[in-house]
Amino acid sequence: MAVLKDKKADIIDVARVAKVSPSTVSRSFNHPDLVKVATRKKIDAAVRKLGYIRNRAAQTIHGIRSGTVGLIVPTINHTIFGELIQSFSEEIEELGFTILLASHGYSLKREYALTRKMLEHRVDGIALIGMDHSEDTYELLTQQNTPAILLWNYSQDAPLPTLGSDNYQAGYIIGEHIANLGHRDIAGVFPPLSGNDRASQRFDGVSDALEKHGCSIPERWRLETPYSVATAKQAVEELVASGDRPSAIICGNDVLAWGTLHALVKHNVQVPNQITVTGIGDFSGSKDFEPSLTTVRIPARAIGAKAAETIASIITADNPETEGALYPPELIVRQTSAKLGG
Amino acid sequence: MAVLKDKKADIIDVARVAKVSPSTVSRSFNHPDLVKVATRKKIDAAVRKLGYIRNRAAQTIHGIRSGTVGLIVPTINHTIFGELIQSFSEEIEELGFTILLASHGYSLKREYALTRKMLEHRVDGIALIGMDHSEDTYELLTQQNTPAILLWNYSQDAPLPTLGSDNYQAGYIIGEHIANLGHRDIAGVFPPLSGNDRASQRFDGVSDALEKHGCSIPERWRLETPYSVATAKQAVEELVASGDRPSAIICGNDVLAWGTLHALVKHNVQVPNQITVTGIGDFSGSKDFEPSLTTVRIPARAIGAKAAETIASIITADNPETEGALYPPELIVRQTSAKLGG
DNA sequence: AATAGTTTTGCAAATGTTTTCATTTTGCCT
DNA sequence: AGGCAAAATGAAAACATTTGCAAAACTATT
Repeated sequence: MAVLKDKKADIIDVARVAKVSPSTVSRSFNHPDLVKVATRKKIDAAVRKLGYIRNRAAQTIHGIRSGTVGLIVPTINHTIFGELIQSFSEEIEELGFTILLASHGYSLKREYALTRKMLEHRVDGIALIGMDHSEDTYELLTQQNTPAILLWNYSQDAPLPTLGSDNYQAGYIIGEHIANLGHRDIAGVFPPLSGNDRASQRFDGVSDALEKHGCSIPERWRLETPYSVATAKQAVEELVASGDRPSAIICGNDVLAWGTLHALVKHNVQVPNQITVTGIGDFSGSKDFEPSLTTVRIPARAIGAKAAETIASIITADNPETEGALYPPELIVRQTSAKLGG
Repeated sequence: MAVLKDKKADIIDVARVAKVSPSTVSRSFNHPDLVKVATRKKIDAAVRKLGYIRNRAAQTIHGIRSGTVGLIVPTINHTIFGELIQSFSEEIEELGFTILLASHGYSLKREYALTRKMLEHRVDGIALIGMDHSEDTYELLTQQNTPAILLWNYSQDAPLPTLGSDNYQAGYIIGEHIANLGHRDIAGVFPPLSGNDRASQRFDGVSDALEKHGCSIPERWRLETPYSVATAKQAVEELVASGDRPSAIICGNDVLAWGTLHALVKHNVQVPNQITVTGIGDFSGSKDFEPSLTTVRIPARAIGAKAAETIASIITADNPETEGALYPPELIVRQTSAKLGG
């Protein structure tokens, strides 16, 4: 019915129909208390009649906030960031913003390009994952002085506020746990370490903890696999088939641990009796795996929610919450780990 | 260094520094072939010097496309839509757009509000999940005649182009498979059906297929659980503990199937010897589950990529690809299903 | 009924671009 | 060197809003 003219209604059309000036219409939206209620009624009627929808682009060029926050992640898929994105999204939505989302597939160069693109869209703030970013990206952010935060990884001396866990410590904790259980023949299943500070810090943590106990992950037992159940499973199957078996397998995250567990089930290796397995992350599902997975909890939901709060605060508050936040990793001992020979 | 003035550089500043008119600067961006290469060099230098970043908001009010596409999903989390979002994002990015993402948590009312919000941002197009949307939402979309598509579910006679699978058929296929294997005592584990057309269509498909073979899922074996491994596991544990056991459990999606499998492992129920289990979706990980999961493949990645292509085409092409696309579900028989008594 | 104060409204300028049209500059040919 | 077409540039209007300021319309007070 209202498809007569292709052009969308603007504030001037509304003004005409409501028989007031455009300024009044604008005010009725932005400072409703400044306009008489009768007038407001007329305006609302006109808005409904015309199907008028406010144009944030036009507002934005007045220096008014765009109401968008950029979220740039390495990958959306695969539970790692799923929970984080979800909770960040829910909370930021609550606070009146909308997410502009993009993924760069672990390419810092693409991350830079995406950041630029977001700035073109005049996002009010930007959240990035991890602390490893190209110099250009940092420069861009500071030069445009766009509110920005770094997620997933906490560090006191990062150039931007960081909200997240301590991945080194997460690794350390699990390494210690394994060593304390008496294991000395230890394999590692990790994603590619380069360009992924989370993973490499975890690995370093594990290594250091093991070293303290006088052992390490030998080269032949360092399995590097992409982030997927399938690849981890295959890698571990090969390991098991080789006959040269460790007594424990430390995985860089829970998904890799799931793959590892499936491989062991398939080859009738008892967990934890014959081999102990651990993950990192405590993804949804790990608790209910059978046997349930020993892992280190990284509270993704809490981080996401707090992150949203923080960036919103930096954007809107006079006295912004510019401090990061540390969510300490927590060892969750479940069924997949046991004393050596236990 | 360049943090002297807080105000961001605009095209006029660039023009001043480059000693040309603003029009030329604009042209240099949008129609570079129309400006002399020497001039362009000057402009580029000025841009770099000032750290100028184009302002899409200002472009957008000229009727120029915003370069954003709205994607509104029920939930981001939990693999279901993860793969879809990922592939949609990758492809739409490739095509020069950025995603505005929001999730409504299965509330059609929130979906409407989010749609409105996206329109305020003047997205060039919108993608929604499923075909069940509030009348208001449909009206809004047509009235603003915003390019829009419906994902995940295919139907010829939907009010908008649909890209997706046939969820009814997916259910039917799996129902038939189970019936053909001779099972008659069948339980179902499904997410809440209301407000979720994908799930209810699957359930209907299953029911119809079973009915054709003269059986059905009795009321007491209809387990309704939220979308999570934990809840599915618990529901199935209770079922198993009751002693009144079916010979097959049909799950509404793979995640619920994973939960089901864990429950059965825990209680030493042999799969598929004692109980057959099936999922729907073929999520990443199902193939490598041990035992590997019989399921129905819904090609999420393909749907996401094609969806991006389609919406981009509707937005930009003179002769847009306004047809939907059906990705037929495909039965994937793996290890968790077997002949009754086999 | 006049005044002062307050509330409500409108005018016009401003925001950062793009684009049409007109003008200037350049290059080429004789 | 002069003329002409083509190429490059600039001026100004347009886009959809917001907002400071001033005018107009009420209210309350005497």
